[in-house]
Amino acid sequence: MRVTILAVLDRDYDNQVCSIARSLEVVGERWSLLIIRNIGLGLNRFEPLRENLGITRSVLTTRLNALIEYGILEKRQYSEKPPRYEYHLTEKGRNLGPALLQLMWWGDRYYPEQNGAPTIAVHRTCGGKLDHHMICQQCGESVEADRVYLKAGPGRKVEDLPKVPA
Amino acid sequence: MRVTILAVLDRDYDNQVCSIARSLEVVGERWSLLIIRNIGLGLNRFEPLRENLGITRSVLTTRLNALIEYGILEKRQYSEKPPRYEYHLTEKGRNLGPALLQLMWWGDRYYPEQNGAPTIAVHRTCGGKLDHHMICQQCGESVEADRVYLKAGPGRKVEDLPKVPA
DNA sequence: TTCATCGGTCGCATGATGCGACTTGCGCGT
DNA sequence: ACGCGCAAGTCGCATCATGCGACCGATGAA
Repeated sequence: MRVTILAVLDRDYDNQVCSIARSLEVVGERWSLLIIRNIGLGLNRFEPLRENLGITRSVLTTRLNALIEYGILEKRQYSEKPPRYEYHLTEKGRNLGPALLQLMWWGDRYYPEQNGAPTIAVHRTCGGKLDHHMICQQCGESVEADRVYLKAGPGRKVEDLPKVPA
Repeated sequence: MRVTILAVLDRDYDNQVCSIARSLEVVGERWSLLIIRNIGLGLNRFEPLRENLGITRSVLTTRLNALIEYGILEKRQYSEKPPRYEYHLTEKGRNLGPALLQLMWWGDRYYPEQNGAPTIAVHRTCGGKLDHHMICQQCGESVEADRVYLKAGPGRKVEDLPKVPA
């Protein structure tokens, strides 16, 4: 998996016979997973993303373009006259949800927040919360990756989330 | 969560109210997750790790020490006279298993290997394979994080794994 | 005695990131 | 018409992490 465009990465993950290596080649860059999570949470525009992450504009631009290149994000124009764009997760991007959730749960366990989990996982079809086994606490279903979405939990301030999840 | 020792990271993940950010602060460095995975697979010594990853010695040293500092790895001396060491996962490290698995499955899905999955997840107590919901295909149990271990699957060559998993 | 191995350290070059200024296109208030 | 401000970038420079490759110290084998 060598990506020629943008001349990014090219980590020697390449010679690794390992799906984790291949995944990290795509989303292992600093900021990538956080960008994906924030976009999943509804922070779909450039300036809010930049502000929330404290990332520089140039790096954010680079990361967004790379993620679009990889098919994880898509760019949508929401305004013609002043050309303005939004970024959204593709299905491939949404399917990173479970990986993000596991990382989150690990963080919650070893580096807990005082106010409770800042982000929670919700079953898209019935709205129930998911446990660590991806089982919906409401309908009991074992939830597929693309039926999960992330939502602000008790540990999060509302102003971080100007928009509802896509 | 600011780590003073080793003067590593200090990413501005700090001001993030987010468990994913806190997790990535600890394991988000380049190489970290791959090192953890390889050690979980039984590559416990310096030289095999270095060779398998194609990482430089200095960076490997830095990463290993950081991961020990974080309580994810522990260093064990297995030889006195020429002082030689092995690295092993702590419980905290083993609990990253589910996150690694989700990343792996995502990679398998979008960047598949021709020979099948190179690493598979096994239920430590009964030896059954796990599916994507962390449910053991053999005993049907919904498996806890620290009851999972990783194993070489069909897509992996044997010589990558000189030792059996801990 | 010399060689090889393991587990490192060190110095230099390169590439990614952070910092902050500048830009372009447009709407808005006066 | 003028200037202000915002969104979404671009650009240049400084710093820091990483890659590359040489070297080292302890030991055991030939």
